Amino acid sequence: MTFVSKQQFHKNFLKSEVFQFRIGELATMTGVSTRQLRYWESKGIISSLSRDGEQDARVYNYKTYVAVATIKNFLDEGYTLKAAVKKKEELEQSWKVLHDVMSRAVQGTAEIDGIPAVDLGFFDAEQTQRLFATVDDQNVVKYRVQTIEE
DNA sequence: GTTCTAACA
DNA sequence: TGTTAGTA
Repeated sequence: MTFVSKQQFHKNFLKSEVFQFRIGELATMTGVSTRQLRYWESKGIISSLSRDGEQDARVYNYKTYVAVATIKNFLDEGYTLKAAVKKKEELEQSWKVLHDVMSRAVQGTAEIDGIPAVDLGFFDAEQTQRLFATVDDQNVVKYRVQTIEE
């Protein structure tokens, strides 16, 4: 079995067929008509996976599904399409820091004294001290430092 | 049955 | 934007 990082695994999983939809499916899932989806694509608001021929059916990925669902929610709140798209972009921006830190800081999971923990990696320049986080039965986050011997 | 583009009683 | 036509 070849080694695949967790990050790569999740990337591959989201790219897999499990999370790919055709236009009819996406329309049912989001409540946005197929006509709208094609129109939005022509306007560059969303994108579908590359098609060999122009007559081939569109295929959408998970990211596009989230984008469509988000825009749809803002439309339902009364925003115009243009405003809804802007809202979606602002929302993405506000999540960016959280996404960046979580995806880069979390190294994986580990087990400390039999308790599941999140490995937050080294936090000193010498790379001798590693930080772990756990959640106790009171739902309180506990941190623990583990010194790594050379 | 689904999706494609193009067009509009 | 909805809907319909004629295809693939």
